[in-house]
Amino acid sequence: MPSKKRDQLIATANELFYQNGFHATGIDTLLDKAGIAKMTLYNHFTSKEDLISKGLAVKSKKVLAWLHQGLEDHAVSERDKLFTIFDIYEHWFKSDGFYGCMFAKAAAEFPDPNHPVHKAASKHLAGLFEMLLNIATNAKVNNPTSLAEQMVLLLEGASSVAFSTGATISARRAKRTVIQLIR
Amino acid sequence: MPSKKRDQLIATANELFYQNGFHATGIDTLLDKAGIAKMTLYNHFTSKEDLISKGLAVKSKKVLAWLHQGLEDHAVSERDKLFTIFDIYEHWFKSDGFYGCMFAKAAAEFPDPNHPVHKAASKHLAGLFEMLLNIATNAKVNNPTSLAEQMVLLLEGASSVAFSTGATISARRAKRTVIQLIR
DNA sequence: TAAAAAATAGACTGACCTGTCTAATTATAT
DNA sequence: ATATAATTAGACAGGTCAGTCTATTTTTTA
Repeated sequence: MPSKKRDQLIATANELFYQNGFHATGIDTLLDKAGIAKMTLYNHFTSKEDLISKGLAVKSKKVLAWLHQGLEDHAVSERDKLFTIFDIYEHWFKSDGFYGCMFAKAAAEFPDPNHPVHKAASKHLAGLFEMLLNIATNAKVNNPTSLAEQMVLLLEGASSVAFSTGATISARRAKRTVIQLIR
Repeated sequence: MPSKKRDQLIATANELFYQNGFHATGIDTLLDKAGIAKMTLYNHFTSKEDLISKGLAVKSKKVLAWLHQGLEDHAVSERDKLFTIFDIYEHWFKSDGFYGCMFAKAAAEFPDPNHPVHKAASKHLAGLFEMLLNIATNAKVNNPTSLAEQMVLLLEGASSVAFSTGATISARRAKRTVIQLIR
């Protein structure tokens, strides 16, 4: 069921959960910010965790689309996309809205691998890998699968380190790594 | 003030916070498991967050010492330490007690960079980098600083991906990356 | 053995949590 | 305009949260 209120709830939820954490953010805080009644939430979602799961699915699509568009806009070739993605990350790291990788945080707060939230987080990484594999294949590098796997590690590592330490330069270090790998 | 009860509290706290999360783990649960009275906790620590901070400092020392010992035991040369550390990580990933990097999780749940818990997490990454820089320097690689930086990204990335997706093979992918970098 | 320190159980506070219920109101259809 | 659906405010329940207080008991020290 598509719905305007539903979309607003997911948008506000994603924002607050991302910035302040899932357990640390209460339903009432979220509803206040969204200006929506509690029963409306429970008419659209079965529980807080349901809202989180559905929100992560939406966020994953948005993130991958945002990356795809950024690469289309700024990379000068298929091969250049392999490097440009780290520039996009660096720009993200330096922005106000950067609070690390939301999916890594979700998996951390819901450690049970069978939990829907944990699964949603895991699914995003699979989507990210797919995207990178596509790019690496089109770029005709030696071993596209291997490079895509390595880039997932570097992107996630850079996000984690940048958020924990504030070292936004992590993105450039990751980029340099990929350059060395391809050379 | 060193104290047996204090050590037990930190040990139990680290275990539960690591496995189940910081906000998700209540003080009472922790005290039940440790078999220690609540007032004893508040005689040794000013608050739950204080317990978390002090616990992370202890954990950081333990982790770095554990890595150091593992490398002494299994690496055949200084240079081999650069690879063996990923074998240690892989073994860790496959163990029952693996729930990702505790420090990344702490930074995630306490996003304010000025919060003592976030700082404690950040400090650990600095310690990890120091250790890697030392090894890279002794191994006489081309650019020790650069390699140590890259290894931090790879180790954190591998931890995050392994925990989120269950792909313990991430450790080997990270190892392969370092091999390619040094070659 | 006596004095001092540490740890105990457990009640208690006030706040916050998720989720439910009701009854009135608003918006959307036909 | 009328019927249907969606949304609303707000009270409410039952639980959990971190942290405090007291009075008692245990442990350590001298």
